[in-house]
Amino acid sequence: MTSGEIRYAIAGKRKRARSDGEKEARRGAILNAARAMIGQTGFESLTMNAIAKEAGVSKGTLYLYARTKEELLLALFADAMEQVVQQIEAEATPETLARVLVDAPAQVPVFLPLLARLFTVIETNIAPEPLFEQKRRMREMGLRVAQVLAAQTGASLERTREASMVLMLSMQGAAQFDIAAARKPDDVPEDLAPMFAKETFRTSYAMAVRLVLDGLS
Amino acid sequence: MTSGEIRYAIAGKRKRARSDGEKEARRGAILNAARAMIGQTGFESLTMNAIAKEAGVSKGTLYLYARTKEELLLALFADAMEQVVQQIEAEATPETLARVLVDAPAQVPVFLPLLARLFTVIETNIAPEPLFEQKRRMREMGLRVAQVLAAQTGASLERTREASMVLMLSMQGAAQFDIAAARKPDDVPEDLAPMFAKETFRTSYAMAVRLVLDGLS
DNA sequence: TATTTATATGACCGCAAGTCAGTTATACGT
DNA sequence: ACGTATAACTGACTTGCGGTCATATAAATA
Repeated sequence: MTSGEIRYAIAGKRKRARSDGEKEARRGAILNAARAMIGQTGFESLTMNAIAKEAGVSKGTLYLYARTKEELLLALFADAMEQVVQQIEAEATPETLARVLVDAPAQVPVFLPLLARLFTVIETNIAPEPLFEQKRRMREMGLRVAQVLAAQTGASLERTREASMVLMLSMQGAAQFDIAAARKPDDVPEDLAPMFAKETFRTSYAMAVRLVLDGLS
Repeated sequence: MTSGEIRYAIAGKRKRARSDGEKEARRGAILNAARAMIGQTGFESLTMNAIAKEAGVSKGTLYLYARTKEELLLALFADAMEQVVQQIEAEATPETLARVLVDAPAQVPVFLPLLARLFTVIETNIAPEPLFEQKRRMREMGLRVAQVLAAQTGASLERTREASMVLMLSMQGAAQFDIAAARKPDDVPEDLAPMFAKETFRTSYAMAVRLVLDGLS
């Protein structure tokens, strides 16, 4: 999080991204800067000025790579979601299914904070085309998870698609709970301690996963 | 939504609220103004200036009745949640339980939009004491719903408390989906129409309710 | 009626997202 | 190698928000 330091590296000492590859590299550097900052200081303190500083770039440059702050966040979320699904596809077995479904979203950086804000914050300020693109991506991810569920439980794809949707729903809810728990004030009264407990996402989402998987078998 | 018009009414032609009753009346008027605006133009366009105008009061006055914008929204949410739970308590029978659980949150004005933003937006800017108060209220509501579930299904309170929590989780998720669907752009491609369908909350939450109630019987 | 109290006001402040005229690194033609 | 064209990059600026506070004054009190 050192300021002033150039965080991105285009091959050589070049200062401007002209080729597509260079542009992609810079875009990646900006996303990395934003990701790191969410991880360290959280979503609320994330500003475009701060991202620019961290990425070693001016604010205006950010707007060459994303039309709005939210579009930048959406790109971050899309990457994270792809990772989550890939992890589920790669690691699921009939025995580990329940655990993998809970672990994957919990482990991929920034996935939960962004998921929690996807519909109410991020999609608020996205142009129609990227919004549609995002919706299609979400739908496809849902289908891929349904296919994993079908493969590992033996249930019909028709039933696992519904299950996949309930999982998405629960994951959304659990992500919300997790955010609430993470914003822990200094002096929490004893009786409220459980509501600010760590691992809120895991414990609450695991309940939903169990319920859904039971319904499939 | 006419501007300039005085929307609140303290007995007589009095211009300042001095007694506790008058203060409560003014507070109610402010909340009513905010509620009406969310209903008409949505959450995003809600500003303190606009609320003040609608309520026929100056911006500074709003801050005599709520420390922050979010505290005002939280008060609105608390009222709505109380209504939802009361409706469930009042109307639930073994036969209607599933329907009532879905209808109540869907019918109470501003409940879903505020629920969807409760943890990620509203609680962001609330002082510790009102935050704790809110957490206790939520916990109590959860318990009351669990008691209704126990009474109407015959399941043990221990099991219905867990069920109540999964319902809260799912309701959160379904509220998110609902927000997403409500922000419908002008030209939705045909293949995406289902993702912007009306009644998104009802259909998705009903699935979760069925699953949970099945688990209880 | 004079005095006190505290409600109500709105110009003002700080801050964040987003813009754009101007600068200059890089590619390309000669 | 050099000049010219292109477009990546910059940061001062605009806009609009939440929130503050010195001031005005309605209403209770003496």
